[in-house]
Amino acid sequence: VPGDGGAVRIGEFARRVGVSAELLRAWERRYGLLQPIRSAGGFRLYTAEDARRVGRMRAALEAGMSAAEAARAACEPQPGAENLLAGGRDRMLTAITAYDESELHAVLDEGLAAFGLETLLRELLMPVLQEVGRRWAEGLLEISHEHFASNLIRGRLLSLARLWGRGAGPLALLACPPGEEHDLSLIAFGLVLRSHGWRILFLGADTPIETVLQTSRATSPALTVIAAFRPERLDEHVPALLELAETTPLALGGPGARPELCAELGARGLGADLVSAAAEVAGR
Amino acid sequence: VPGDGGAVRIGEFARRVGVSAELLRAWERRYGLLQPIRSAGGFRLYTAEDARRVGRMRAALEAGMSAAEAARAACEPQPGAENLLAGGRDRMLTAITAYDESELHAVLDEGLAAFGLETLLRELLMPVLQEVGRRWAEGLLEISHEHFASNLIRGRLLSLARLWGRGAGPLALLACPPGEEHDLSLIAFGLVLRSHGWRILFLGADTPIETVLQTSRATSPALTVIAAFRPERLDEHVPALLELAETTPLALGGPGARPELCAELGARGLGADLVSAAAEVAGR
Amino acid sequence: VPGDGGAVRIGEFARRVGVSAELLRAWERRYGLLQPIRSAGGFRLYTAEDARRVGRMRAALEAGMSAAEAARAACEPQPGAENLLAGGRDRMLTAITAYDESELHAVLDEGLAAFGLETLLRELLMPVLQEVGRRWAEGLLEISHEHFASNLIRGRLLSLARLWGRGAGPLALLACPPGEEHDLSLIAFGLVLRSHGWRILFLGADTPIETVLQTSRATSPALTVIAAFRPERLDEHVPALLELAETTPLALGGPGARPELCAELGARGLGADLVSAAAEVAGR
DNA sequence: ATAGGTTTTGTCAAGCTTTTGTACAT
DNA sequence: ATGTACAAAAGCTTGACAAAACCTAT
Repeated sequence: VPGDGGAVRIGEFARRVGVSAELLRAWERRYGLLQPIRSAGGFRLYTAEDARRVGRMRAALEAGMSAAEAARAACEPQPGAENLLAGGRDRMLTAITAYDESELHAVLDEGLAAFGLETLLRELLMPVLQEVGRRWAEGLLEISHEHFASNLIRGRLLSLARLWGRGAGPLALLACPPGEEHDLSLIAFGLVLRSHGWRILFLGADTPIETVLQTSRATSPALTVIAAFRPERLDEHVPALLELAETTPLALGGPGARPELCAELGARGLGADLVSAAAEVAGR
Repeated sequence: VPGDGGAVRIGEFARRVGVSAELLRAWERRYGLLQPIRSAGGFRLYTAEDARRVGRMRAALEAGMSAAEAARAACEPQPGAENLLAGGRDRMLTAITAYDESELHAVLDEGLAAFGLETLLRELLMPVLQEVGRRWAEGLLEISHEHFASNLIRGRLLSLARLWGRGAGPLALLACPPGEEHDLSLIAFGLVLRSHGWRILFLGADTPIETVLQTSRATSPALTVIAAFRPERLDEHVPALLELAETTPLALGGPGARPELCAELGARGLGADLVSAAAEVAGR
Repeated sequence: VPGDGGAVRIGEFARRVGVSAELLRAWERRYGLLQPIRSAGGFRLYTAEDARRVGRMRAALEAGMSAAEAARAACEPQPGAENLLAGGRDRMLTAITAYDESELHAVLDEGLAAFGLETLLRELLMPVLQEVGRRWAEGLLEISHEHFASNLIRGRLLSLARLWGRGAGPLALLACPPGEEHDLSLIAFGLVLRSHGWRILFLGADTPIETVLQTSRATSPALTVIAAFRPERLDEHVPALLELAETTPLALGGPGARPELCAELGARGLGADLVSAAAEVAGR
């Protein structure tokens, strides 16, 4: 259930945030942690922002602070003025864990404003997505968390990608091979390239190599990029990729792009960090 | 699929939506959830829209909200993307009048996501800034409102302008003449040009023509743009502008760029609407 | 979880630094190694800086020094990242000279991550801006360099200023007097105040005193700050400033705020270094 | 290091009120 | 259909309590 604007009473709220109603009332009385509005009859009504504050309180307690200090810290507007990037990563992970849409949007907004696109992608988004994957592998997060984060972030990135095919710069053709659904880092790659003035034609996830080949013939891109997380996704298609490499300047990226395969195809290897790779590609 | 325009009585309606007739009546009495029209004999007649509203009510209850809160949530108008632009302009003006930062940011965020940069600039931002100026001239707003709005919007636009000098596209050199402090539409011009792949070198408000000349000589831009609101700001500098026009392709824009002056200088006239002008410039 | 600004009690602190609570108390009593603030009830509250000091103490002990000597050594201010700062300043100046947007952003990004906002402002940004002004006065830089740097930095600072009017802290009203266009240090002042929980209403450059007066009456700020570089900008408006000083707690800052004028107006003098002044104002 | 007193904080209980689904009488 | 009643569930406030953590002084 996402954090919508609806207000809930203390019982449901306690269940959501995992803190007993009595303790919530005590924190309110003693430290003024929350100041929920009241119903006509006097019942407390809590919002999603209150839930975030309780989350910060619990994190501070976990970190060993006394309740009084934790409450003070949780009430401060920006806990991480010290280290914006690390703070942003923490906030994103917390928001993802809680399916907290508004908070996730807020972190992205602030990060974009404070650091700009490229740093946001490299230092915030990609590390967080990687960490989400890791935690899922360890059973600390559900796959639904990963889906929630992916979809929201994809929406944000795609809204930044609006009109990225426009203009007069060199053209890049981007695609993931069949079976590969992780297109976020490829979108990030495209955005960075775009910020250097390139035009982007994005075919997205799960694209047959044959399709890439045809599109490449039709548009003559300055670079065609295929990105995959798992090597098999590329290894399965060596013949088609060979043909592609003869048609267009080809680059392979993502963790699945083995250097040996790149050498065999005569393709450029972009490595796993596509954001940095994009800056490098554009720099030449 | 049933439930088109046909109206049904409470028994059938209760069965369809899965809520007892008594409870439906209680919700109507206590929270005004539904206002069914009555038959001649006084029977309640429910529509498909009523069924949807009950659905929202049940969903909100399921999400843990109290009945009162759930009813309020269910009655709220759905986010219909009707007159988003007109609504956005109104919201912005209201927010500016109230010095409401959050709301102003929210409108910009939503507008950017919904319409993209160019439409946002042309249809929302520039008209609103113009209207703010008009209301100030009529004494309906203080100059402090204009300052508040300008500073916030300048921050937003400049954050979008990050790294707009990067890449390999044609270079545009932008400046306002001495005494001219309104640089927002010039920033907007630069952003649109950038979205078409151009590189931007922005000198901003109150820049001596001599400085533009030197910078122009040093960087050889594909276009140099001088924007002013008042004709005097340009008319005062005809000799320097003539020299500039010999050095670089020159364009004059903003309400202060008289066609006669453009003709005299052999400069391109961009008109008052710099956002549209930018799209046109880039289109060639 | 990194050690953020939160304060912890002696038990948790002892566990973190690996020194028993009794020994910590003894070091405090005997050598004044730490001077933790106390809770209302008298409990010691330790910070991350205290932890670093204990670390130095242990290292000194390990190196064979006596406890008294080790404590003295641990209390001395350690040679910090002074070189990083100087290097950052050089990089910024070089980037400005070359109109190198990317590099300028990169320095700011790294500085923000490494030093936090306040140090970045005080030790990097303000000195660099001052140096740019100096070099321009000496003819070593064009005014276009100053415009380029100002616009880029203004964008960065305003993007950090997002939502600085929100919250529950005291309100500060900030403005530059008529004719004064240098608003960057005033923005910096606002950012530091904001990081201490204040709310900011920013009117910016070139604001009529009359406007400040009206806004001040409408919003009742806890402090109104007028900043100017040149004394004339303030001296011209003594009558209006006198009226303002009767309406609101007033402070004058920037190189143009002569102590005599502050005394005459009964206003607080903030000095030329507005970043330090903000920390001081917030400290009360 | 121990002893004896203090502060902090999570939890619980008693007595009363509000909310809300359902039932009943007209 | 309407209006009233009712009872279970959930909430509110005040107050108290005890374990854990902490303080000073010896």
